Amino acid sequence: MVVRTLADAAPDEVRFAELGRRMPGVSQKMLSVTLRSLARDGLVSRRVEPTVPPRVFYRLTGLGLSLEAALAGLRTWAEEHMAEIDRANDATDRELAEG
Amino acid sequence: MVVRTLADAAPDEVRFAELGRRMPGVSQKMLSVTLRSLARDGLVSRRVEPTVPPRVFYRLTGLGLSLEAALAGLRTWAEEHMAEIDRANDATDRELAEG
DNA sequence: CGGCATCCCCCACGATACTG
DNA sequence: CAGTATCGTGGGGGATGCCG
Repeated sequence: MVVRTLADAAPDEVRFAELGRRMPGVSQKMLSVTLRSLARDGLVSRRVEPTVPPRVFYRLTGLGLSLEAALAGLRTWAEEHMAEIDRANDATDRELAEG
Repeated sequence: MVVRTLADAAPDEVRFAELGRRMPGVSQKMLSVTLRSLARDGLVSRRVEPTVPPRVFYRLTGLGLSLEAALAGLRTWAEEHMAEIDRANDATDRELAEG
């Protein structure tokens, strides 16, 4: 049985610490700063649950979802061509080593 | 009558200074550095005409053209939503001013 | 003309410590 | 837990000068 209370997160909401876990190498400070600027730009929304300790949930807004969609195309391009770019880089390395 | 010699640029080739003119605010140094990294990644090709003074032509490779296409979607998103983002920013400004 | 080399400044970011 | 505050630094990038 699934129980949902007022304290539960919506399926598309993510808490601060969970975001940090999902992005290894991103410092707490940069996560905080970046989330603030994203919220300021209306790309993410922030919901604070007034408990002790507080829980904060982030989610993409409609605008944020539309950017995610636009970014998907670029991500696909990167995945398809990363190897080719690496080869070009390696070729340059070899030329510099020889010449 | 149109005359084409060996010294002419192909239609899709652009010279260094012309690129600079097309990108106001981009310093000569950053243009040079960026072109080098793009060439290294195989996104642009570089053709030097051995005259005095030399003329250097840049053009997008096939890979570069494919990235340009992938970027077009993102550019469209930006043009469509820039105003909305500015409004979100202004709204935040007003909230901070009020209190 | 089309750079590269040098100097220099600034700030983006990490590390650490503290707090409601 | 979810941040802010503070300090220190690496390197991104501008300005200038030189060169083939």
